[in-house]
Amino acid sequence: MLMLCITSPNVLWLSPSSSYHDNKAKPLKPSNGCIFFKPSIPSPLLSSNAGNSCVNFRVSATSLAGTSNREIVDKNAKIGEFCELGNLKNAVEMVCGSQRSELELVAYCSVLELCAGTKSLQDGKRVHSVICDNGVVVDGYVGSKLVFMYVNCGDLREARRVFDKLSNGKVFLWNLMINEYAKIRNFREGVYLFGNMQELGIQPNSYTFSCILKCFSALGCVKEGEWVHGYLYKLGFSSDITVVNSLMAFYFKNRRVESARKVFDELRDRDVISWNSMISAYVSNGLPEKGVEIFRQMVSSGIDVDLATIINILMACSDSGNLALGRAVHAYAIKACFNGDIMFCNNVLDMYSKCGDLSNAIQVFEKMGQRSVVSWTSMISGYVREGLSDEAIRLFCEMEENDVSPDVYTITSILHACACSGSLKKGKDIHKYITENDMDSSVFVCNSLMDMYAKCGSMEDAHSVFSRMPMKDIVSWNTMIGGYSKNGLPNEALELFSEMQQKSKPDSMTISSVLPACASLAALDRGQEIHGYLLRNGYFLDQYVANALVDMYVKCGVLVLAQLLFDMIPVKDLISWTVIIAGYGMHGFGREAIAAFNDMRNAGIEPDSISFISILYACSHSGLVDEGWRFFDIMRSDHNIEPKLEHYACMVDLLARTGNLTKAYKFINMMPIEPDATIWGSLLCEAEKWEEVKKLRERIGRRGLKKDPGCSWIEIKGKVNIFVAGDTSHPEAKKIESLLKKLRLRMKEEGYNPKMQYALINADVVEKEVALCGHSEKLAIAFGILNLPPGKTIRVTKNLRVCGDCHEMAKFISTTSRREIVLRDSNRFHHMKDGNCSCRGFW
DNA sequence: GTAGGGTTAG
Repeated sequence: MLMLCITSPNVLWLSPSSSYHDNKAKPLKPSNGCIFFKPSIPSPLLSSNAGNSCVNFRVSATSLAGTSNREIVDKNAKIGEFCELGNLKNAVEMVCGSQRSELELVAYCSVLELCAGTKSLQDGKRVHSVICDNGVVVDGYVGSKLVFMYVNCGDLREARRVFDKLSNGKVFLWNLMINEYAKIRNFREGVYLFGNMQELGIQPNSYTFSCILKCFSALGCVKEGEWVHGYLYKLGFSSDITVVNSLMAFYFKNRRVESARKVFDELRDRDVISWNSMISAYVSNGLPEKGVEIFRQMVSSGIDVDLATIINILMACSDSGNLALGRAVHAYAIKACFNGDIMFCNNVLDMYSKCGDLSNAIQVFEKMGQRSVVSWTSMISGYVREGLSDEAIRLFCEMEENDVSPDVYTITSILHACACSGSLKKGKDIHKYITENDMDSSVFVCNSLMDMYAKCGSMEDAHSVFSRMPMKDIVSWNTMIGGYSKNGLPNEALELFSEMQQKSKPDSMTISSVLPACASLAALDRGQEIHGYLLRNGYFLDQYVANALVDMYVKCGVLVLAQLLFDMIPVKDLISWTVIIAGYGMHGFGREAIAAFNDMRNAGIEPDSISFISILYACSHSGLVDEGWRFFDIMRSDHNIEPKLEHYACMVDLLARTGNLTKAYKFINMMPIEPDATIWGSLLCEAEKWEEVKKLRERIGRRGLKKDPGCSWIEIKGKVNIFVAGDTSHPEAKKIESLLKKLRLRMKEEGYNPKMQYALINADVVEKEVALCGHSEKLAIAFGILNLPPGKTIRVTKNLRVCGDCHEMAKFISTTSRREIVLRDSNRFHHMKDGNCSCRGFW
């Protein structure tokens, strides 16, 4: 018979999800909210109290019948000795080979502790089963050790099973469990356990606060975290440094930098972790300069910096491009002997590469004793950032040769390199690698793959990745929509945008990706719909969206609205200005374009190569020869921008339009770069001096031009109707043809002769007239007349430049049908009204 | 016996 000294009241804690083995017990709930447990049958074993286990041992060791006390002491002492020496095997064997009556609780506990220390799950399980077989009650001391063993050996499920059966109020075990759930990122379970603790009235300690703040932080539960903040202050933990450090971490991880700062300022005795946390708070929230400020304060306060400080401050240098400080920190860290640490080296390497000092990055990389996948990835990203994609790809191959396996980050970096250099073949190799290594389940990887395919111009491949993705995020949709827009597939972009709206909420990035599709189709109705959507969602404040919106209205022919919206952009950047300058140019307002260009410079914005294309283009479309030359000259002299093919093309355009064909030809021949088809095209298509053109054609000889088939489209009630030159398959083809014939007849009656030179070469007069009638822009205009209500503006877009005959006919139609016609061709806008066109012949 | 800050990316 066991005699037990019961030193605590016959009351036990009931753990929350417990199905206690004595189901005869009834829980009682007192006013303080704690559940007490009172067993209906007093059992000595059941009521053994964890806190008094030493008493139990003494009693049991002296009261066992029929066994020599000395022998028992020896066995238990022997097990203790084995454990002290770390001889787990012998200790376990002895436990397993002993009689129930021979073992004291302390013996089980020592072995369990050793199992935990050596992470020997199998042995731990053996001891657990001996404990059960011997009928030892798993509670109190033994229970704690069992849970601890299972947690340490990584068997959380079994740990929880034991934990749930315990009747313990030990805060230590609760902390252990909550933290373990946090480690496996099951934060909800951690929060659940914390809730149970609260219900049971178990008072948290500093560890509990650290653990629960970690859970709330990861779950983004700001309010709950703030509640914990109040609670821990109430319990007097406001000067507990580990708790306050955890609180700071909670705040800055949830982007509450100012709250973190407040806590930091209130903390009197800060340790190195508090300082590091504050630096990290600023760096991770996009305020690296403030991080540097804290670092300076830290150094002047005489606090010893550690490796984490160095790493934090290196990140601050990377983010703020502070190379000077980065170098100084590097030098200091070498003296302080941190340079043997791989994480330090990776950070230094990353700092140099992000600060644009690639040669120092390479030096660090080459001198590193040990390189991890992070080192390689960092170096590869460094090359990509500097535009050295081939070097990046070379390094990637070298990495593989060194048997370092790329991870998800390496893959995204190298795909970015392929995207930047348009290396479709290498990109496909990487795709193969991804598939073979089961990395295609990562959304990041798939998004990078789609981006690579989109940038390499293969939207079919991008779509094939997209369609197979089990989970798509907003970036996946945006990448595809943007890819279609940029690859000249605006219809596909709009279609996918519609599909997306049913499945996911578009963000500002989506909007700035889809607006160019509307712009390129001149799909005003769709564009306006999207305008409404972005206003409702407050996306106009996004610079990209605002710029894209202005561009959309410019390209849909509504310059007035574009101008109005442009004025509403609070901070206009280079893109905003370039868009409006090009807009004025397209619509034939050369003087306004020049004024905008000057305004931009007065606003302190430095023009770039693209904004010069816009202004030269504007000059050429308004016939402003002198101004054009002036801009062409200052581009080089004042702004140090070397003219590219596009700038030359604008100048050739300008000269040709204003009749200076010979000058244009001479200009082309003096170009320091090889002229391409667009340059010759500018010369040939614009000048109506056909004899000269014929001569030029002969002189140019084989440097011929390719011509895309002409097509025009018109949007009616949100649907884009496309017409191809000479196409008679349209359902309304007959109606269109008869309308055009009638119009042609009236034009002839009024003394107008069709411009035969625009028709196909080598055709006779009648054929030429028929061919002219079939031009796509005429078909689209006629379709507009037939389908739009009277008086409504007809907006037609053409992929090539408008033909002269169509231009004349459109002007004629604007009078006879009393409608405004806005015709956008590949080059500019023609606003036709009452027989006149805004282009005034410059097109 | 448990806890607090740190690298690469679309």
